[in-house]
Amino acid sequence: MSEGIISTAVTSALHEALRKAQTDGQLRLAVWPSLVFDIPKRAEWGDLSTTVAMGLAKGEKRPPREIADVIASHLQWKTDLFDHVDVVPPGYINLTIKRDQWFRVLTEIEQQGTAYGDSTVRAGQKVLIEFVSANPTGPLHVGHGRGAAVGDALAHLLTRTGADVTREYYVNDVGTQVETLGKSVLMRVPQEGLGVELKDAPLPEGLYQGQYISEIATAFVESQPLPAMKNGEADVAEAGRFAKDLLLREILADLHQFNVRFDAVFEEHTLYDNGVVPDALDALRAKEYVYTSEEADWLATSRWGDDKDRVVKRANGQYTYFASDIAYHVHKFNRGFQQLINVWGADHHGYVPRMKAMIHALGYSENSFQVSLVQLVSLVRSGKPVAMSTRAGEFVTLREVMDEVGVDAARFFFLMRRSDTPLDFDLDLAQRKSNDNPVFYVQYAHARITSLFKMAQEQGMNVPSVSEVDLTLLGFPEELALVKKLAEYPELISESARCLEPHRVAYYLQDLAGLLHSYYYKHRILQVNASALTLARLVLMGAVQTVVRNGLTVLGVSAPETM
RNA sequence: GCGCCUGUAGCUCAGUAGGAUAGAGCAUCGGACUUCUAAUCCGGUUGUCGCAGGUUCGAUUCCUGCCAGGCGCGCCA
Repeated sequence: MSEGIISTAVTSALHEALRKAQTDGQLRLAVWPSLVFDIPKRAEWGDLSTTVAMGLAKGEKRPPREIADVIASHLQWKTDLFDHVDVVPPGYINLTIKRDQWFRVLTEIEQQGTAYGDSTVRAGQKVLIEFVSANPTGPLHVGHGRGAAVGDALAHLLTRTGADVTREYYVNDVGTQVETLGKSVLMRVPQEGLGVELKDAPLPEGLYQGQYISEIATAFVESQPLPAMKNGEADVAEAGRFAKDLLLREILADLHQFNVRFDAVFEEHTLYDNGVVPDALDALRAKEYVYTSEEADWLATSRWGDDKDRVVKRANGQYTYFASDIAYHVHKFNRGFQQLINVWGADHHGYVPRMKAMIHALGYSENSFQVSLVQLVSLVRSGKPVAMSTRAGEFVTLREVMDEVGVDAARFFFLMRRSDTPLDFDLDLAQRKSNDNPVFYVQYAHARITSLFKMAQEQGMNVPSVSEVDLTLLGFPEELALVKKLAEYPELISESARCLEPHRVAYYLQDLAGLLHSYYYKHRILQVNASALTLARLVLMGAVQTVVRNGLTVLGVSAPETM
């Protein structure tokens, strides 16, 4: 786990203290405890707090208070790092860090810049993040948008922890959906003799109803000579392929506008073109994980906790969707990826057990495969829910939301909540230019600092480097609070990445922006007669700006210079 | 019926590899603009952490049961 400069120093001090206590025979430490710190809830409990003593009490067979005293006695003399060390019942060790130690963070940020917050936990690891993967049978809706924002943010997060990340979009272009798409398009072809002349009449049950189908139909006939369309079967396939390609292009264009770029688009049909599906199943059959029963082939997923075994090849000889998934994931591993992350709509959670079982069957460890489930998005306008009905083909598309509220607001709102809980997306709030709009509030912090720098420049001051200023001048509690918040950032990133929870970054940024606005209002930064103080404050502002920008970048939200 | 997720302030939600007196925003009420962006800030008010047991020195966090809501349970994709 990556840690900030302060936590690293404190951890090693604690480690040292424990070792000393052990060599002195004060603690036996049969099992070495994990050295974790919390940021205490109350200021009087210090900057960092640890409960190691309480955890050790059982093994040492001594009261936690005594153990804490022992540890504290070995920490006490590190006066360069600690201002003071307190032991509080029942056995907390509360550490107060020397003020000047905190300010080292500013040097750190200045040196690392856009890399501040990066770590090496996943260095050398090849990670594949598969997300969106919407079937190309219509435009993306807001739910897909949330998946796109989450997947992309996860990709950023893992990149920050050193991973070599590939973003991939999987296209289900085998099976009935593309066929249905083809049929739907043909029904809307505006030519007599081929389509129904009832242009706007509802299509038969099960076909795609949206207006976009008619548009595709028009494009389809224009794309090829009429006489070529003769026999039904071939036309359906042709129309389906045409529509799929067109819709996929539009989907990727929407995502492009949404600032999501995929490194690869993987089409299901290539698995069949290259025989990957039968190969994968044969390999599993060789391990006796695939068997035949009632004329169908099954994967024995129940061996690894699934409710029942799953059909991979139906009695009629057709492969199931699950068979494609098996082959696809074999293919992912064969391409050298060590960690596979799939971002799915939460309605697919029922597939997770069979997928995990499949990973086992393939011989990979369970934690090499993770699924991030993304819950539904409900749009709210003027306090009332916006009606959405997929059945009638009326749903709010990602494009509509993007056009209405902008890419930044959309992305931030999608990432504002834990992704596995439903999201109420307030369209009014997202457009508001005031402090109750979180994305605005955070971006404004960034723009405000830029504006400040501009003003400083007009007064003949450039933002100095840390080495040129006297940081001891930053004596206000608000200044220390900002620095402490900045120090949290590296751990925030590594923890968000470990838990696959980008929303933590959104919360952090709101906190940081709050501290900034509050400070800005309370203390004038550009002092007239105290240029040394002003310079020190400019350094602090520069650091805040760097971290705000880094955090927004993780979320895929821009950091504007002016607003 | 079985499985997964959720239940925290009036509303929207954080917080859980067990830790101290449970937090934020919104709403509401009351304040602050000769000012580097008031596009902002400051202050007041708000809780049986769904309910009931259990494990523990300590539970919002872990376990069990119940209640409520959402989703999922095909040789569909």
